[in-house]
Amino acid sequence: MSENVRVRFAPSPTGALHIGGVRTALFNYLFAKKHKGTFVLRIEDTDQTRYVANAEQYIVDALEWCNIPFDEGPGKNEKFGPYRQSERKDLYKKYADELLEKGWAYYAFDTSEELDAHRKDHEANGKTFIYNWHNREKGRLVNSLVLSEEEVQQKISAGEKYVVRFKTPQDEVLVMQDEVRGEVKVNTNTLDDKVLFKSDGMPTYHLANIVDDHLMEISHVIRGEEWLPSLPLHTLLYRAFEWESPKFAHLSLILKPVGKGKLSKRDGDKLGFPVFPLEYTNEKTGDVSRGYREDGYFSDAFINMLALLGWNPGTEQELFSLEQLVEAFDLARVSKSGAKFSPDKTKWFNQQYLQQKTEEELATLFLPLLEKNNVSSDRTYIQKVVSLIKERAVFVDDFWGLSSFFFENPTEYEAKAAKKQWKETTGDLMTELVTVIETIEDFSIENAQTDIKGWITSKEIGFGKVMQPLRLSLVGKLAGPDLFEIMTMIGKEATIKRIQNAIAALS
RNA sequence: GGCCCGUUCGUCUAGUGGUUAGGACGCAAGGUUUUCAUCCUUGAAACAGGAGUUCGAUUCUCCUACGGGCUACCA
Repeated sequence: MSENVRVRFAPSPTGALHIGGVRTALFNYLFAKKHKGTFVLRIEDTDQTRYVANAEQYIVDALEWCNIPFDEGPGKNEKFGPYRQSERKDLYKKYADELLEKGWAYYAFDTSEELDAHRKDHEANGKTFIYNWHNREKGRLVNSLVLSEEEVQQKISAGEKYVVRFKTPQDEVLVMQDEVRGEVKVNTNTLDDKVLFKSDGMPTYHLANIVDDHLMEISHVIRGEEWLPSLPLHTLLYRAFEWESPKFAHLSLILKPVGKGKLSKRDGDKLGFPVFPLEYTNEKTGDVSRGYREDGYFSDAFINMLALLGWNPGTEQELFSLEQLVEAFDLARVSKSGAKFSPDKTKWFNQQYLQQKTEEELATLFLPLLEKNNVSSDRTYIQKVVSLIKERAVFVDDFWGLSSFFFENPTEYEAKAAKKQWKETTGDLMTELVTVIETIEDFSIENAQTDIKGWITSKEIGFGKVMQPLRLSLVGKLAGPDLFEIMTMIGKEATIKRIQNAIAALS
């Protein structure tokens, strides 16, 4: 790419950013970095009625946590600022006027009620109401194409509400190029004359978007597929302004794992997995939605998973660092079809990332959990514990459940296992085992193994008869790492104590 | 309803006219671990349907079906 690559992520601050939005941001980020370009954040807050105050900060925080921060945006490197459309409000009127002057747009005075009536009317007759040349000059709509100039001026100066609509050309087949889909063709006769400028003095998405992308010198627009239907309008707007159009890439949607439709913000907690990167508190209702961060996912695992949803490198590699993703990313390998989201695969990625972390890192992450359980222990001990249990874990949050017996005596014994493994004779056997253990001077893995195994062999009983109840005594259930590791970790005293506890409780 | 986009194992996907249709998640079986998990091996599992083009279609074209998106003075 010889030109200067500038891409933007342009969310609307109406709430938390969900994973579909994060993926759009990610693909923009990867594309920008791949081409040594700039990743811009623009806040599209032209709809005052849907504005949510904490949303913008949430978006910034989410990108930060994902490690895909913007290069340019609100409060950062403001070369093309401001980056909030509400702060650019005065700008758009001028461009709407330009279109009006050139004859690419017109005033419309129809009220929402009148338009609804037209739509209903058409529907009743089995027709589709389109606000374009089919209807606009037939006298049933009130706009500057049918009204005289005096009438229009009169209405405006009388304070009558109006919008500015785009005047879609007639009888033309637009052939557009999409970077992931190839050619897209649309007949302009099927297009609505979209509102560009609202009666509240704000531009609509369509106008603001085109004006800002142009002014901010955006080279590639990478956005969700839900925008594909407005590509013709946007293409026409660039033509009307006589501006060079950026290249477009429309990303397929992320679908619900089960059932129908695209994943939406409301799905998350209902379906049992988060749809947001970070926990989010709804300002109005106070409802709290789960986040991947709070659920214990590593951000790099989360990003790795998202990158492979709708994109693939064409090789069999699945684990990518962010740098590797930047290196491998290519819009041409983005898939055209929608992808169902998979919570299972997300967990798998997290497990992979957890296994890759060092014991030092994991021990540090484990510390708060230990504190929560009122356990303090020395660092080397904790690291040793982590090394013994990490391969069983998917999340750091699993650690305590997998290792509590390294820090405190079991307080209960799993009933089913006890019933099966603790027979009538087990008590006596365990008592004898205690005496064996007591005689081991240097309580190392090797010595414990030699002595205990030797004793079992001499007794001519099955290993299971001893080892299973022993495990039950030390762990409280039939799970966990090698028993000799556990015994030497907790020490001779605790081992004996736990066996005696078990004898008292189970015999 | 109209317009647009899509359709390979249950899911994510590789595949660009000739392949035993490959990988991953998940699932199942076996092995390892005298436990559990990990790990290893193996297995089941897919080209939506129909026409055409072609010596030959998963791959190209058309139709149908299905899925998805949009259809607001929301983005």
